[in-house]
Amino acid sequence: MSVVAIPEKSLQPTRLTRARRTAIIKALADPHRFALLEQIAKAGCPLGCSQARAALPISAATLSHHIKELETAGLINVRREGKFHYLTLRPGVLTALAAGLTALDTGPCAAH
Amino acid sequence: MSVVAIPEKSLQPTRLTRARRTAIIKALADPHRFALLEQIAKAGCPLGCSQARAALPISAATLSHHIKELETAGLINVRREGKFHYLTLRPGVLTALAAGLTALDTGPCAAH
DNA sequence: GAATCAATTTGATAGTTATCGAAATGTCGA
DNA sequence: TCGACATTTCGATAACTATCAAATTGATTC
Repeated sequence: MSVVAIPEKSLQPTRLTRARRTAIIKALADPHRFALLEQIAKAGCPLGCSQARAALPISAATLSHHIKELETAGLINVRREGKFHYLTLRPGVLTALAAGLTALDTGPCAAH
Repeated sequence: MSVVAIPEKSLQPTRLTRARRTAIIKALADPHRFALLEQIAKAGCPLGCSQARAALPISAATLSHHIKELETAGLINVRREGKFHYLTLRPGVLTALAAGLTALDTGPCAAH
């Protein structure tokens, strides 16, 4: 991918920069990655990698890759606890994105 | 790309299928495509291709490609009027997607 | 320390796609 | 009909990325 780092920042759903928004949408654009995100969300929360592994039809290497993508995009946090890693959603990110999308969709456009 | 057709359907923000959601997110994931969508939204509405052309640093061929992607994903309508084509947002689509994203982000997850 | 298990990194590969120039199609006015 | 203009299609190319097997790193237990 690319992207420098995750601005480990304030939790208020502020505004997303263009670059960050693009990174997030790209991260969401892969079906396996989206499914993983759904699993994390559904899990109450901290989801172990092994559980993630069981939920997706991909190899450990590929899962690791996707986790990194989601983390880099700032969509999840990864708590590394010894041998195990736990995944959680970063709250507010999806909501911020959603707000931006909805804003585009509000306007006096009579389709067609 | 892929995708069969645009279910020219009811305008209520119903539910998106997985496949459709993926198609939409993929369409949004390209910066030029997103910028085009923003232009359309900002334009009051029907945006001529030439205006789009002027707003983006890409060739006509590439613009045509992106328009088709957005249309195939069901994000825009294209009204073809003789020599000119006019682009409008399909209302409700972005909102439906946003609703799905927000739903993921609501839950008892104390990040970290 | 050795064995074991979890996760990551390292190649390598196959599939996808954004991009353009050039050619084609389609529309309109002279 | 011809030329000018808008848009699309074609063909080719470069960049990106999802994927895996194999090797590696790191932590835990014996």
